[in-house]
Amino acid sequence: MIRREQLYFSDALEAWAQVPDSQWEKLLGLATVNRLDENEFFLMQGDSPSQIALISSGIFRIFCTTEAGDEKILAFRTRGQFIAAYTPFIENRPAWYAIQALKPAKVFSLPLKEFNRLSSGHPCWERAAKEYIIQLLIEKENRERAFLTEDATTRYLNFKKNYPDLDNQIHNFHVASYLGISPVSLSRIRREIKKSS
Amino acid sequence: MIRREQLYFSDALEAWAQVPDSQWEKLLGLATVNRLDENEFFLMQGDSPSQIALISSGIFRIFCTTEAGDEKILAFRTRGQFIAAYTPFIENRPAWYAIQALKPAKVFSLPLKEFNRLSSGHPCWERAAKEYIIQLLIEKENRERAFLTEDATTRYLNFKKNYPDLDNQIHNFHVASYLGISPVSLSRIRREIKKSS
DNA sequence: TTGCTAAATTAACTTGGGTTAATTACAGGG
DNA sequence: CCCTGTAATTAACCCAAGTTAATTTAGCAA
Repeated sequence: MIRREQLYFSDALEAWAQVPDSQWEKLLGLATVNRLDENEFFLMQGDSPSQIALISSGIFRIFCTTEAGDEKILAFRTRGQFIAAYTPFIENRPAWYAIQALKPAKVFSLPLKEFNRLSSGHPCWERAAKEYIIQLLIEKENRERAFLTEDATTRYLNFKKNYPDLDNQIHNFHVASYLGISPVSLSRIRREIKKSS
Repeated sequence: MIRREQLYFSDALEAWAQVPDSQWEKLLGLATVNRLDENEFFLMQGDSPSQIALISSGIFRIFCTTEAGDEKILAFRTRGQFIAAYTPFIENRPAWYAIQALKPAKVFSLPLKEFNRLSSGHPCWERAAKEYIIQLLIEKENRERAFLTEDATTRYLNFKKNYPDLDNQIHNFHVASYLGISPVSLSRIRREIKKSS
């Protein structure tokens, strides 16, 4: 049985704190603990998404694959964040991206059907679920702005500033993929930065 | 006074159709009709967003400006769609993008404060408001995927396919900006397409 | 019809970032 | 401590797209 206290490890979950005990009980009864090995997939491209999970430990990447077979990372997810193919679930489509653990991970999983029903159940969940979607939207808007208005060097510097811990824990070629450039190009950028400092 | 029937001009508003008359009355009392000239701004970059509007006619562009002063179009909006700086409003920040009419327009405006209160008022609004946010998210996800996995030619062809009417009504340099390329480059792409067909 | 203005096209040149391939650095296993 | 495999770096080359600038096209007003 998952205890409520296990979930309180992130500021990002502030909104969930207002949920009364009775509602938590109901939710946690539906949740399960999952452990994933390094490189194990939480969701494969093409699968029908069924679960949403809260990350307790580990690092995940969300990525899609081009016609040519190259993998492009859309986002990283870590402790306190959720992983799910939310919009494919809403649109009732197979996921066009995959979610994979880059480090051994522990997550709390819940069926997306239940997550989606939250809003229509007790009103306390409404704010939390809406907050989750808005955060996704803000993340994507930021990324759009970055791609349109910043060069690769600026995007890399901002990535390091915004995710200083991630930068040390994952491969450079994953960072490059996230930034939309090749590993070779990232290496050149890193050299230039080192040179000018 | 705005009549409810005036608003039924888009499939996108399906979700709103389930709202009972009494709630509509309340909402429409807060809404106003606005007319904008060509090139008039609905919202300027740096302003605090206060209004959300449903477009009855006209075409809008949402765009931001780079350090170098270049304008980059994030989205177009037309009949049946909403215009607002929703996430800046939620985060209580000035808008980092502008919204401008490219054609003379008529819109129904509502204070964002009211729009945001909808969810916490009568539950019927919940679904509609959430639907709005999810649509924004899906749009941005699509755009991210397109930028990462498609070349400029593919993005242009998809744009023409998805927005055949828009392509004819707006300048090519606006399309280029939306696609993240220069007008010169778009012109080259158009020539290649013509040649090979 | 003639200008006038702005947009679109085209050509010439430049460049950021991709690709390939060789080299170096590094970490884990025997 | 050395292998071995993988990641990162570096160099050489290439190309898609940017930039600048000249030319053509299109729309509009007088």
